[in-house]
Amino acid sequence: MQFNHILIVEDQDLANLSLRLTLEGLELPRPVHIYHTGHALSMLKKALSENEPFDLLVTDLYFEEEGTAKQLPDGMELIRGAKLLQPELKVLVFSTESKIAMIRGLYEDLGIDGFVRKARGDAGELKNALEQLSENRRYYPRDYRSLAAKENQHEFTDRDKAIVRLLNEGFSQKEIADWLELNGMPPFRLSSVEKRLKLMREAMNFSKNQQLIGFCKDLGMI
Amino acid sequence: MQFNHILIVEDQDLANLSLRLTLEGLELPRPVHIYHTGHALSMLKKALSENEPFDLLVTDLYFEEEGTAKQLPDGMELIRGAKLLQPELKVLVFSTESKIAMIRGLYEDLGIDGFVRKARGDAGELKNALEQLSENRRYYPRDYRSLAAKENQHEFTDRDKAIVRLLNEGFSQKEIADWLELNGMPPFRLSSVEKRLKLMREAMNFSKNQQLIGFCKDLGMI
DNA sequence: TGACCAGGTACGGTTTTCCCTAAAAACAGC
DNA sequence: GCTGTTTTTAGGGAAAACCGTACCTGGTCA
Repeated sequence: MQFNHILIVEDQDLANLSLRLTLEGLELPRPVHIYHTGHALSMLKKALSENEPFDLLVTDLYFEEEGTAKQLPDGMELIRGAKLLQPELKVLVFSTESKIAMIRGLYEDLGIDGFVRKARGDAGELKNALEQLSENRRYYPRDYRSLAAKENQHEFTDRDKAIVRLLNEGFSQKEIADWLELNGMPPFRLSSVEKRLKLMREAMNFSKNQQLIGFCKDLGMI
Repeated sequence: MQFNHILIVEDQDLANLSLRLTLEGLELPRPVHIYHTGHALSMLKKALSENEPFDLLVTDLYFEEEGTAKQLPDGMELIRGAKLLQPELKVLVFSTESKIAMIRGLYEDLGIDGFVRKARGDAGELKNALEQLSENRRYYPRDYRSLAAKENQHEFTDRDKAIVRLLNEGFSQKEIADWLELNGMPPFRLSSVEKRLKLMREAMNFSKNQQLIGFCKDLGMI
């Protein structure tokens, strides 16, 4: 494996420890290791400017805040920033996230290179993932393909998600129509909102909008 | 600390490794360690019959299945069984679960003695928890009290949960009323269902039933 | 140019939900 | 038993959601 400069961003002490041990077991160089996303970006920047860029970023998605005050960027913001700064940087996400919509978003929107779920057999998966990545291939979790296909009955647009989100926030369909108009997301007549909801329900074999809300929540779409 | 016989049930390789290291650091005896819930109960039983009962059970809540076939009991079933078998056994849950309703259920319904969330600072929390438990006290996560209080605006009865669940499954309020009658959960007239939903909405400051669904989903209540 | 199609809209009728009031039933205390 | 309170039920009117149809628009393609 050809990783020379590895950055790990992870705040779970225990996960951390074992992550390091696993890398050691693979005879990879000792990674740089930080506990929250606060300085991760500046670290990447510094390494880049010193001509010793990182070539692998391993990060979690969610971080607890230290106190209550400062709001640290979460893993997704970090990834977005990192890929912007250094597009060729390999990014491996190591997280408990299991919502398919969310994981798919990581690959498609953020361009991550691998995802390993903290779960049974994660040590082995981690090893596989690192091998794939070092050969410039993406690594997908074992069951990703089948699950992603199953979910894919209806392709939710941003507008769809907005509608479901607003519905979940308690707005009436009329109000949602007004909101869509205000935010320039045509079409925005009540009848269109009705029609779209009907379409979504039918695609999912639901009879009630409530089911849509539950479904999207489960998927992590809203 | 007075733990002599510790059983760890955890299938995440990495979490596992570090869990063991932490216990070692506390100079606790080497724990017995298994990767899924399958034989955990029989193990407890055997130890009991041999007059060397376990005095601490550390377990996760969710386990991935090995293949696709066999359905292993999850952490909650294990705990239920363990407490039934050996009521004085201390049970510490070590999981990423963050849904308040769920955690509260663990304490109140299953009678667990401690809960440590896999998150920032978990190593320290684990240590604290073990100290508390060894002094026969329960250990609650840092933010449990405040969160539990906040959630507690409305006490959801089983009937409430059933109503919300059925609503989420796409039944009309009329059908829910019929279902309640069928399942002997009075009152079960439509008007009662309406009234109850109204009460729940008002308690939560919601205007639409959809919001209730989202809320209960987030809490892990349904 | 004209036929055609797709997507958005308007609108009317039906169903479901929402909300309020009042009657009936269940329950507690005496 | 009686009385007062609470809970459940019944019903009706208003609002919202649901559903089908028909119309209008803009674009495509022959």
